[in-house]
Amino acid sequence: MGELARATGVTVRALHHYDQLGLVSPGERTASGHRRYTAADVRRLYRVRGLRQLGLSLPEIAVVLDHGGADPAALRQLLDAQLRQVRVQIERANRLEIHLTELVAQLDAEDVPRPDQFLTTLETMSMYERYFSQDQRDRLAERRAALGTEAVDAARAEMSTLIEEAIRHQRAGTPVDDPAVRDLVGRWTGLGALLGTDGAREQASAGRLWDDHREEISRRMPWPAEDFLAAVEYLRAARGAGRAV
Amino acid sequence: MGELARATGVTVRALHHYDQLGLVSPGERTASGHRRYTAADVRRLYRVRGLRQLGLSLPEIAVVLDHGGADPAALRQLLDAQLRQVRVQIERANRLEIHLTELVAQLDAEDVPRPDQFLTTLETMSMYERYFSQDQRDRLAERRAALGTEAVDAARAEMSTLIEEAIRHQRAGTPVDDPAVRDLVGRWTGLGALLGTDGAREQASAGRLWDDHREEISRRMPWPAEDFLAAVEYLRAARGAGRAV
DNA sequence: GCTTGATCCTGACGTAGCGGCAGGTCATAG
DNA sequence: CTATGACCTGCCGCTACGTCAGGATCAAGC
Repeated sequence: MGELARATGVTVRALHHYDQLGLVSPGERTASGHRRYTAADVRRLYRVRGLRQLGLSLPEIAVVLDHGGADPAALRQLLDAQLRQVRVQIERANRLEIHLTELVAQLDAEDVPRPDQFLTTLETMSMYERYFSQDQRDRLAERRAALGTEAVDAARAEMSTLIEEAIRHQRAGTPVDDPAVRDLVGRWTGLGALLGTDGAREQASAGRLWDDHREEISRRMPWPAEDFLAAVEYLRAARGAGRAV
Repeated sequence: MGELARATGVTVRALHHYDQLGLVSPGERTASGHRRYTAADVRRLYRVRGLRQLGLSLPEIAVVLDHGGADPAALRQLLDAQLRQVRVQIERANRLEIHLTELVAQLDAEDVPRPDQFLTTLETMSMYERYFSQDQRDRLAERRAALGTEAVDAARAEMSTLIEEAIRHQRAGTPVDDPAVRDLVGRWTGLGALLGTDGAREQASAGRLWDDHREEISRRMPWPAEDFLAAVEYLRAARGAGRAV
């Protein structure tokens, strides 16, 4: 038994497991109950090993070995499904790799490592991922990549000044249909168009995100939370007023 | 609570689980025992979500959240380890994808689909993978790819005629130091050199494989098993004799 | 105040593929 | 006859929850 285990690279415990499932059972037993594997059993065991390396589950393997010989189409279908699954897995793993690489780079780029800020970034990203689909996130990332780091940083800076102006106007009580505010809204939507958040679906997602989490988001901004919140509401109202006209 | 669950995309059951592990526990409870999550708890929950998406385990996340804030180096190390693990996973998945693709192609290429032969191929491959390391297999696959399909098929054909000649000589009792047999051995080692199996480690691996499984291998060949076995032993003896001289 | 439907609670079992251990039996060499 | 492997049959453990079961609580309408 240990002999078979060594020859096949399967542990004795796994052999017991396969026996229990009826996947590979010894053809006979000695009087004392010890398992005796026949040559056919050994072949079957090798097949199990081969199919396991394809990532199939033990029940799937059982089906292939017991009925697969008669049904090539089913076998092909199973392999196809497995292949699709592996490709999905590869895609996910690649995305994760990119994500991790970026995070490590960000961590290294910080002059004074602030793990807390890192965690806050993660927090925000995980919120953001709840509201934008994989597709949308892919497109947005592509867009940013196409623009390049400089352009994205510039857009970010523009967004900052824009927010600050909005805060001032909101505090001053400038009416939302004032030309200056109209101009602000124009620059705001322009930034959205640049970054690719101007689609109907992206707007809807961002709207839901804001509706559900306006306080949390505002609290994480480099401005006083209530100022930021009020400014964004002000801009949205102004955009709404602009549309209504 | 269901509210929190909906807002964060975490199930109620997961919240219970996190509470049980002490990963995210509600700051307080109502008199009746219902969980009340504070704003700090919610932030912590978002961080857990973010770290989970990096593929970290719950115990790892607990460490990061409880002590990671004070130790940026440990955090970096953890992310590095995770990144390495993901890369290994990507490599494995890619190899599996190639393997599956080849198998599906092979299945499709058969004029008469013979699932049984397919399983036998798998069997053989799983045996072969036990004796050649990942490194060796990669190098051999690279070598075959560099040679191209035609050259590999030609080598295979040459190997077939070589085996048949060896069978004839062995049956005829030609001595192993006969010039004709010397020539056979020369062509044999030449094929090995072509396919990249001429390294010391590859020879050793192949030797162990043959020693452990000569009967099984022989039985799978398109010649009578005992003829094939005898022919290979004959060639090995001839090679040994040639070396001794 | 009472009912009702939604929400919440605490256990407890199930998952995939074995790993590992405990306590006992069998086989073989000395 | 015994010492030492190799083998046997249970049974618990692992991840990160899903999925009941059975009961308590809550908010709202009557």
